[in-house]
Amino acid sequence: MRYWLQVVVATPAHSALAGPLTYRSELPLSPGTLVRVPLGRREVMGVIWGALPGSGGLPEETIKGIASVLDGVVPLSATWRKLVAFTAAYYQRSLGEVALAALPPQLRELSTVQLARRLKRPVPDTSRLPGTPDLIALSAQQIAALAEFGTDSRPALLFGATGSGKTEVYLHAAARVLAQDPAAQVLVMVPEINLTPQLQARFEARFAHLGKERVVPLHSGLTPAQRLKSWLAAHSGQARLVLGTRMAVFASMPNLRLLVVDEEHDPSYKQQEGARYSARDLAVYRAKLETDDANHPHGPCRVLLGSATPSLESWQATLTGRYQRLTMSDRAPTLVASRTALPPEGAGLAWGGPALAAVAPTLHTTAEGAAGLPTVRRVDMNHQPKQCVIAPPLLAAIAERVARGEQSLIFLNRRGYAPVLACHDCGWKSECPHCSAYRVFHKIDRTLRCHHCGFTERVPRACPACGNIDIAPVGRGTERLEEHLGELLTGVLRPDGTAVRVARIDADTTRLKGALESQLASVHAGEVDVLVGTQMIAKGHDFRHITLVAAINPDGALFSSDFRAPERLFSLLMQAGGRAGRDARHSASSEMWVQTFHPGHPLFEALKRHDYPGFAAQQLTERQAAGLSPFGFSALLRAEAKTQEVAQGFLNAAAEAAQAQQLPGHDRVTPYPAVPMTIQRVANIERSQMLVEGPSRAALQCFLAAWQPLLFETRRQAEFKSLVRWAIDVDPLAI
DNA sequence: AGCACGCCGACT
DNA sequence: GTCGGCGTGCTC
Repeated sequence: MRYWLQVVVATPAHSALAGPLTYRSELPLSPGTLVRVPLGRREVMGVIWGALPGSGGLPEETIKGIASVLDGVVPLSATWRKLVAFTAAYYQRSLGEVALAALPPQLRELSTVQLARRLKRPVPDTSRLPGTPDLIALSAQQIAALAEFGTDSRPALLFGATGSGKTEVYLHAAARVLAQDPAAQVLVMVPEINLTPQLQARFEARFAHLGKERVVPLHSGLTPAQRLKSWLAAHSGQARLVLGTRMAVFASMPNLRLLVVDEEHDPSYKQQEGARYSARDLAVYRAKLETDDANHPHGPCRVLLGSATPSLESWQATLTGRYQRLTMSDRAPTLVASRTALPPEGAGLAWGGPALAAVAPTLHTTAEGAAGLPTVRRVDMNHQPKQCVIAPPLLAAIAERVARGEQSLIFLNRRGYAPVLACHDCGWKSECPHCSAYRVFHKIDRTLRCHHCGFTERVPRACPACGNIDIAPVGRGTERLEEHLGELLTGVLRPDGTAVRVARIDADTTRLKGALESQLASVHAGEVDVLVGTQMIAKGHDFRHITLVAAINPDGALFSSDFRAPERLFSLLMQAGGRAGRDARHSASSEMWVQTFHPGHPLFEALKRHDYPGFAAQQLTERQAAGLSPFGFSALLRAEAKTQEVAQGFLNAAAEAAQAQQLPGHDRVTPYPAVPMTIQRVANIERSQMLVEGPSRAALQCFLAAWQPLLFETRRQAEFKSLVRWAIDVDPLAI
């Protein structure tokens, strides 16, 4: 018997092979089956998508047969396929590209024999063991949030202040789901890889009674073998909990009942290459799919988003009632045991260890003042000495902390020594020859480095343009700030009489593997008094002895052309402030300092009150007036070419073609003229973009879907031969 | 995207 | 004389 099967393979959307390809088979394979098929001169992995009654119009003899079937791996579910199909359609990519990228790469390379061997390894079934009783004392707000969550079926947004104990709510929500159904699975996502180990330790400890094999990590930092192992565990249902980054939203989980998206506002959830999906948005969609498919006898699949500063999209959804809102405004009881049981202050190094397992059931709680949030102090830079980097009152406050043996955290979102090197004589500046950006001066190795293309050169002795020796750094980066602070604090002594220690953490100091962990450990160990860094230290790290956090120069985001800049700044400052005063002993005296030329700006007013709702209301008003997200919908069409003319010409030609052909939705969707991107040239490639706005997702989707074939067509025109590439970014984060 | 085929410069 | 540059073209 002959069967004609549609197989999805990893072909990009161009190349006229965007859809499934037809193959012949002797067996009627069901959709979702993983197969290997010949494609050109190679053999690739594919996923059966459906069956055809005939050869689909192609001459039968040109159709090749399926090479092999990866039996042993049960077919991917209809829900998984729907999620992939939706993603491909919504983000304007090919089915195959999304489907194959969602599978572990190892799966492609593994032979059937190897695969069979992997699958044979049994996992002891401990799922029926009695669960450990919950001995964790919850705050009243945590109890209330969990109770409310249990009574609803909408997507939920847990709006919880820093330190209010959101993770504990996730743990309990997961425990409830897992206890209700012995097959149920839970997916928990975090924004960054380096946050998964500590979360994994906590979940493994709490769910130790399920067996260690049942909590698995899934992110790109795993080795290919580990990733395959985790994926198979999730796919087979053996893993009850999957903890991962954005890619985990595509994990095959046959009994998925709860999705948790921690720090849901975090930009890391948006994939920035290939299919530019939002894992947070897909999580919400996936929960709906899983629920609708109703294969679960035990009710719907829920999604729980959590943040102290939610994305305005999610916040607005709670205002309209589309999402349920759960609020926790107070700092929760401190889990004393979980902290004291960690190896001495070395939390950064202890991740993944079983240390927590032993103590988890015996946690005690202690009261911490509800007024645990730091006092916000705004420094009006208009009334400070000219050119000063650290205002005198801030410097005094830092010195005071050093003398008291407390730590300070200083933020500056600019790494390197100085953002520009300039000649005072002829006006030469350290431009990158390959990009439209300045190369940053790094004093440590005396180099000029382009942060966009990586081009690096030794700092010239004299001005390359006029030969003058008088070339000097302009502006300040973390490296210079570290140096500057060291000078300013000379003579300031710690309580034990030793000299102050200033350290820095940024992408430059943490380039080597394990460097971040060891540097964090030295901060935890109290070896540092003043820590200078970029926003990378604001995320997730629990610095207990820090009582002062300062943002040196946050004004840039206030008047940025990027409409999401204020949202990001507010979130960063709230998160940074949350680093301060986590220790009960210090919370009363902890402070968040903001140096600004606009102390009366509503953003800082709201920050001072720790008033996210107020900030959000003001931002939403502005966005509504401007028709921006979440009130309007947008996509960016980007093009790259050797010349700006070609890049822009392509975009404008495609827009004109859309207008000329009266594409569906063209009357409601507005393409704006193509403009150069903010960094116009990177590595000698000119970049341009076109904003496309629509009043609804549906209108925009309908237009983009119809536009795609036109874009391929435009691309084929001779005048755009030199176009390097183009891509669509739906729901872009930055415009 | 891969991986071919295909036509022009500096090397064992 | 070959090795190899990346320009065009095809893959059920």
